[in-house]
Amino acid sequence: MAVTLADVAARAGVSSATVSRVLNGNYPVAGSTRERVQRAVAELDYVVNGQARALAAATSDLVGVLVNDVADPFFGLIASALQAEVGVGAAEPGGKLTVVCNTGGSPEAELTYLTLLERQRAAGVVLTGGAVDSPAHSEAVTARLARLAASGTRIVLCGRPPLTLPGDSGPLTTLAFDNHGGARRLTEHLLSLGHRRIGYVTGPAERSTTGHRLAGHRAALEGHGMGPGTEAGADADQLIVHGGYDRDAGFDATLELLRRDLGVTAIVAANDTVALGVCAALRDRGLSIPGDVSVAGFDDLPFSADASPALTTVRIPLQEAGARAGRLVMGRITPPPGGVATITTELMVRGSTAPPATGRS
Amino acid sequence: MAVTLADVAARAGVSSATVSRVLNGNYPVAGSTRERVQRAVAELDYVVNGQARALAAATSDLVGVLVNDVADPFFGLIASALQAEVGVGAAEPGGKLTVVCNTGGSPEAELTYLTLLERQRAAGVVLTGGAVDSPAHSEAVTARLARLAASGTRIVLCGRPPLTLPGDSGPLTTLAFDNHGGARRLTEHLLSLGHRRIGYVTGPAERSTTGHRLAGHRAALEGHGMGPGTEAGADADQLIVHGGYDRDAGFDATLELLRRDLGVTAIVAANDTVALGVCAALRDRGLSIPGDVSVAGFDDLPFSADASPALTTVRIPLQEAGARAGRLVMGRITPPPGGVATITTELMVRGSTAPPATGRS
DNA sequence: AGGCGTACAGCAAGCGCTTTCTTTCTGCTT
DNA sequence: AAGCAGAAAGAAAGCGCTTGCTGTACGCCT
Repeated sequence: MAVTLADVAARAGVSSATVSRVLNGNYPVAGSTRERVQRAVAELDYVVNGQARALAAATSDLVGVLVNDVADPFFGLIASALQAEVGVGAAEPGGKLTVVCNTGGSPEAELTYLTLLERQRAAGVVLTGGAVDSPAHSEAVTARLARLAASGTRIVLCGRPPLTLPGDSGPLTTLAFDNHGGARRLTEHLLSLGHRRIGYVTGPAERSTTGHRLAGHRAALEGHGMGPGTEAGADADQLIVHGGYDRDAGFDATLELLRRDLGVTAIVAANDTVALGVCAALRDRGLSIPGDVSVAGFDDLPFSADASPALTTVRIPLQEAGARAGRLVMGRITPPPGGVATITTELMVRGSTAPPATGRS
Repeated sequence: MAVTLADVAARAGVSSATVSRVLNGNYPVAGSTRERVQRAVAELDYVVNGQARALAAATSDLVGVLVNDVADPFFGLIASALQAEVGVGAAEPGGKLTVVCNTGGSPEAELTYLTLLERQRAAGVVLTGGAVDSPAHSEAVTARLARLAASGTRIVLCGRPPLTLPGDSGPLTTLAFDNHGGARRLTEHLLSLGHRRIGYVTGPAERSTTGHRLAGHRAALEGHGMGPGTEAGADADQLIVHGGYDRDAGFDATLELLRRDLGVTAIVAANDTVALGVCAALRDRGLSIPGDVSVAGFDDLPFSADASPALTTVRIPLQEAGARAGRLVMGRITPPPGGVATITTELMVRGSTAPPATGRS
């Protein structure tokens, strides 16, 4: 049915081995022969069978990238930049297809996709987004990754905590986001504006990023003598509401926070999407931003700068990270010393944060 | 290196044919044998080699989806819903991997990816987003699709104009978005509010959706006696600024529109992302929304409802469309009669549109 | 002029699986 | 008791490609 190498060979009057060599260009072929073969290829519209090639050459044209949610620009930005690197001139030798695997944050889906990618003998796998903080799951993932790595699949963690494979030398190649530092600077910014009652809406409890950002927030508070042990931090836990990484979680959590009536003058959201929900809830309750309550997010997604008011947030250079992950997984650049590189974050102060109306300092 | 069928067979004391049959479950195997094989599979952590299987069985575990920009939630939503269908219990037989191909709107990239997918003998291909309106490109795409279709690849167009393959029976399976009707109703809404000077920021000139939406807009104007031939529509073309599908295009186009000083009381944006830029530009010039100028978008992306003011827009049920495209490409549902189904759009009136301050009616 | 290195091109052996065809056995029928 | 259907398992032929090895010319050396 489809045109095969043999068809091309017959047409060009050579053996299929020669055609293969012309196509792959890694073996001397006489100019005239090469030309004849190329003409035959063009005339027959020959397209190589990727699976047969992969089987014979023990290679793969697939790179997998695991994301929690493709519809979320956070992952979209990473994936898009990554693909631009991985698929560079995808027609050229070396250009790979990107398999985007939407785990929906589910550990089972994550494992399933890793198996599927192993089945396809993927050339590389990039894991993005915070890991699920569960020893059992972490162990299962590690086991899968170890097998993948053993079979030559390149593995890159992007925005995940470093991971060390058993019996391996050093941790996996990792691009770690500085969630802790970013969150700390963000809360310090609010403190320096004069806020003392700062609400915090967390991400999903089980994700590692949630913990890291919250820890940064707490570190800032402690730096100002507002740690859990102090008088000022007596009801610190009350100021924290657990949520998730979507807009509705932010909305609900904010209503809950307001219900607690703690006199918050600022709310830090786990990320920009959550901040969207926080703002919606505040407006729903007739509160102005930043007049009544300041709001801050995390990630600096594209829509955040254009929000009204523009959202104060912490910028993660997602596109750079994605591009770098792409280059790493393709082996085009060497991993950072020690395997782990930290992607720095930057505080973006915008209109959604201002000094509190009534200085409680 | 990797565990093969033969290894499993040896361990279970059967032939590799039997192991294959146990794995695929499409042939009678005695219970005891089956059990023995399954134990061997588990003990050896056997994972089938997808390429070998694909080669032998002439099948594929890949479904490609072409998008203009993964980072754009418009495509993200489609892709995510699609993948949920396609990969259902991806471990189960029939579950496919989704290859997301980011064309960046480039016709060349589109063709390249189609070739790559053909090379991988993809089981299905979904093309999303407006097509590039160019006879040459359209012809090239059609040729590629014809070959894919001939080799058994299922093809689905989602949000693209229908396409008929040469010498084929009827058009390709298509989910067409009602861009025209949506745009018409949107502009009618503005007209009914009393707006008469309505600016329009288009999408990229070469995309089919751009034309369809603009045509809907014009149809509404004509319905109100404001067609290009009429007095009221004398400078209709001046009110239209050509842009693109990103935020910056909306920003720049709006500045251009304001520079023309046509007294616009409302601006329709090609989509919600563009509307973001439109709003930013208006604010930049000290204009309030909707006090000074009403703004409307298209698509109803998640952030639009939470914008301030909430954006009036036209909702496209992207997730439904994506899910349906997924089911179609998997052959789980039968194509609509005639091959083409229209996805209806819905006007979402929100806070960003209001009657003009000074009725010019 | 004989021999040898070199540059091409072909042969053929797989890569790891699926699947057709065949064989082997068991259990029935007549 | 002979024969046969049917179930279960094996043998082996590919799927379309890559690649190590083996030819076969040619041009060059001494």
